[in-house]
Amino acid sequence: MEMTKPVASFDPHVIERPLSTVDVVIFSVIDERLHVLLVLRPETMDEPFKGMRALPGGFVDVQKDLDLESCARRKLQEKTGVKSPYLEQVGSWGGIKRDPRGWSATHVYFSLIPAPESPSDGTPNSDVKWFPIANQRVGTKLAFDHAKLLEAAIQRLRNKVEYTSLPAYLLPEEFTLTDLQHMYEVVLERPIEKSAFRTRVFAANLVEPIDKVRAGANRPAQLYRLTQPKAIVYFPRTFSPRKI
Amino acid sequence: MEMTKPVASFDPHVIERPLSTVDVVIFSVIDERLHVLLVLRPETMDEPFKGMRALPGGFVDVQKDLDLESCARRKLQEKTGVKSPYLEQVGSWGGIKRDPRGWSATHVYFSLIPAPESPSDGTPNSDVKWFPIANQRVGTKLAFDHAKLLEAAIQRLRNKVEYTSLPAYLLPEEFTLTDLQHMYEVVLERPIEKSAFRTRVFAANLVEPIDKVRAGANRPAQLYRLTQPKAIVYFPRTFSPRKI
DNA sequence: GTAATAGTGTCTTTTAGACAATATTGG
DNA sequence: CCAATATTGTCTAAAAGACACTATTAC
Repeated sequence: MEMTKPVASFDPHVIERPLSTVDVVIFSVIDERLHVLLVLRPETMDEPFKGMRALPGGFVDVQKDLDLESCARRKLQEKTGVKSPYLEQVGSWGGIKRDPRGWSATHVYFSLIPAPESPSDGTPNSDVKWFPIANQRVGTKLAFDHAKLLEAAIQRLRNKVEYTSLPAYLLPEEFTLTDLQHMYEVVLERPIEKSAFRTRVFAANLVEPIDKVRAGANRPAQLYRLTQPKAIVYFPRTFSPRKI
Repeated sequence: MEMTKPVASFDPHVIERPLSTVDVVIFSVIDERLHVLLVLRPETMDEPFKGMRALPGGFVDVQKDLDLESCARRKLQEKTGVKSPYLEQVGSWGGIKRDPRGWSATHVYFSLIPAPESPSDGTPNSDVKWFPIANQRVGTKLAFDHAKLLEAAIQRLRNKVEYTSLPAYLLPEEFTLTDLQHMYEVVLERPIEKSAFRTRVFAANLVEPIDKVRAGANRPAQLYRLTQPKAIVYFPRTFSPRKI
């Protein structure tokens, strides 16, 4: 009865188990635009959505993965090499119709990472590739219900950026206030008032100045780092009270 | 190989599937206190955590449940009889250690319902029972990792109550503004200033007066209902900017 | 009348929005 | 000096906090 898999041997009413997957929406800001990392579905015969673009992800491996988050971290590391990015769960989606192979549930995470060194990671048709996001969507058709999952992740990101310090995770450790403001503007797709932005950032004690400046053909900019790199900061108001 | 369950027959690499469950955190405000509905784990031999209290939930039924949310609604209806409550996903938790029967993932929802007619639903030792919440916890030990799940749901509720109209779903369709304010105060465990509260509620066009008042040994109170019962309203600020 | 709760008004404080003014570098 | 960007300041407006005041009913 159980050879390699004692799957259903514990429960008396041997119930059928849904498929369990994890998908990761990896965001980065490249060239003034929000981008998401997509992979190619394998061309193998028995794989659904052959050759289409999809979110990085796959089945939970009950041998390798201690829990869902480490499963997400594993997939993220495999695709980007980034060691400790910002990672947050968006939610889970499950149902009979989302995967032709049967009832499946996916656990969706989103991650923010600084812009990668090589803009498009080498060859344009490689396995993983950055795609720009234009009004809540990406320019390619996605496998499964991944368009819906992506949209939910974008929504979550936009909402949360209004009142948190999340965009700081889109930057390297050291950044100027203008850099930071720029991340907010790119994600929110709207300009933010400089003076109010700075007041707010300082009031929240979000950043602390370091002993460096960034030079240019102008007045050098003070460099900052996060006061508490691990803790995400919540602002008491959104950036645009009037519009909500 | 597959008798009643063609579980692993689709995937070529016959991977072991985690258990998939749904748990629902059902909140209501009873006697000025936030309560959560808990059930008794069955006393059957092969069930873990026999006779302990737990969140209502159980395995996803791939025959009955079209998707995760309808699975949650089914479990909610079974325990409360409430037809269309407020229901929102909190997140999912999965790992090797949370269920003695093996790698499992649970999808957690939380729900808000008006106070039930009978305060404790009949006999005090019945299958389902309301438990008061005192500082982020309930007074009983819970099965599995349900204490953690409950805490996350409470946290989510409290956070969201700061800037949304969620507490309206803890009331019947018709309510006074004092009723509504009271729901906020109970969930947040802190008094709210009456004048500011009213200004805010009206500014958001959250409620509309109906042609009824509630009489008492005092000036009668205007009754209201939600302007858009389906849509949850986001306030531009939290209730207590200074404290965050 | 009194008790009790409903509802309004007034003043202060905080912080965003708008926008101007000043600061500091490279060339 | 000028161009370019960094940084600060000033004024206004919106909305919450605090608290007092008025309103309307049952008794």
